[in-house]
Amino acid sequence: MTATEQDPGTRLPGAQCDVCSLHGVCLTQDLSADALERLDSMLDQPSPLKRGESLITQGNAFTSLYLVRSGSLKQVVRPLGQELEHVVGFYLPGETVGLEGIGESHCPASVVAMETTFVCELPYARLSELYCNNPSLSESLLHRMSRELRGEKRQLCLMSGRTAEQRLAGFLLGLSERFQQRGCSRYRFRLAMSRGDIGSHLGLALETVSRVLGRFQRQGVIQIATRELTILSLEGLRAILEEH
Amino acid sequence: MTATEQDPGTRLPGAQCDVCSLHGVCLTQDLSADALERLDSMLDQPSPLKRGESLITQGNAFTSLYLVRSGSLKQVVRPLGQELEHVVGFYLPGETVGLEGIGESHCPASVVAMETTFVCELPYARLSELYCNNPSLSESLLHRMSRELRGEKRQLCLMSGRTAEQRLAGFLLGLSERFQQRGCSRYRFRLAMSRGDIGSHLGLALETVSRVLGRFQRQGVIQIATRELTILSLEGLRAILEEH
DNA sequence: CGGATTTTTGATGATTTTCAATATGAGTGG
DNA sequence: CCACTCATATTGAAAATCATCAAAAATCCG
Repeated sequence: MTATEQDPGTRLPGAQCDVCSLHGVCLTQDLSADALERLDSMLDQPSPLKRGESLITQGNAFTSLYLVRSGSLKQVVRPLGQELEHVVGFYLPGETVGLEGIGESHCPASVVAMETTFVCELPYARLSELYCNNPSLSESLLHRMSRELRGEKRQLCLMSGRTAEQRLAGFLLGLSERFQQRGCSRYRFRLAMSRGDIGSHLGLALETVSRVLGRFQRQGVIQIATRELTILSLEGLRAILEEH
Repeated sequence: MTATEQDPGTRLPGAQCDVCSLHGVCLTQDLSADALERLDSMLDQPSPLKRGESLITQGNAFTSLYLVRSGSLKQVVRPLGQELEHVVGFYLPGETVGLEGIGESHCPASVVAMETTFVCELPYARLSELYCNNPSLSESLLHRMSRELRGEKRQLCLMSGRTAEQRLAGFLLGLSERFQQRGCSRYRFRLAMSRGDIGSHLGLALETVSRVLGRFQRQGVIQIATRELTILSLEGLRAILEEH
């Protein structure tokens, strides 16, 4: 069903989670039938974002969580009194966007589409009414947040005391795993983010990212044509990650 | 060995949150009177941890959250197939320990006391029963996790594309703010963590930490005698953080 | 097809790590 | 309470990784 982008009024009644292919990896995955039905009915489906458009803008009022349907986004923070932006995370289909705004009046980070992206919108006010009666929903949310927390700790490890090669290897392995969980190939996928985005995320200069990817290719562990990546040796990447 | 198993006999009936000086910064802060009473009654008070003892051991079963009463702890991750440990966080009184284990069977990280430390133990099984009837409790938990998430993103920014001086400045400013929130001086406090811990947390060699702290002292923004820190110029630290 | 963005590649330099030695501090037992 | 020992912290010199600057090549998009 192609939503008419000019007309935000035409939206389906709910998101029809039960027939959504992402149901198994989405926030909705472990909900009771009752909770799922209620959650579904409160999901909005805004028109798709184009590359570069913001889903969330840092400093704006926090109102909603978002579930990624297709496409991908990056989360970006501009620290106080700083010119430069830092990429602090990427979101793939099935992932929950906006958790770091819960309990805050304003969004602490921006979230920007890296390609054409569809999301479901989940107004937080409705949600918090709902989980009064649905412990399974608040548990699901807690689990999501806990998982994101683990992801951040993992990222911190990756950036602490590791070489550029180890960081890139860890990054690619992480992406590979996430794609696999979503039913995509873990060996072959498109990087929606630029070298600059990757560098910012890993604490490296974009030139370093480019050079290390080139080195990986020459070593035969990956093949990469601009943003089309093929992992030739998962083991090779793991070895690099665990080097020394 | 976990001190929580040592002396289960001597425990008060509940933690008496209502008279606890940390009530205003603890998980308990925004609970309804009813929820607070119930939560209080399910808190255990294990015997204190001595410096170096583990509250949580990576890989062990996840069973409880902990609320820090006094002292401080560090969270440590040993990535798969790696010798080296990474410090991914520090916990001060009033903070909630163990959130990243929610929804997991095993703890993804260890948490170790950096000095003599008292905690309240909150068995997660009891907790999850409770928040079926107490939405205010699940909201409090969500807010805590969201806050920790924001802290991690902040940490990622600090480690991405910043000099050693900026990282240290940001680290000290963050600590200062947290001490102030706990009613301590924001200008004068004791660093419970070693130079090595700080370095691991910031992605720096311990020698670099030592050198930069020395530089800060010579510049007159701090005064530091081993672990006794005095911030002479908050503005100076902020200027360093935002440099360039 | 053409302009703009992104990526690659090279040369240089600076920050930070590493190695090593010393100094200081904390904890322990006599 | 002091001496002793282990852990932690400081400081120096050398090496290495990575950032920066600069320019060319490739890719994307309308």
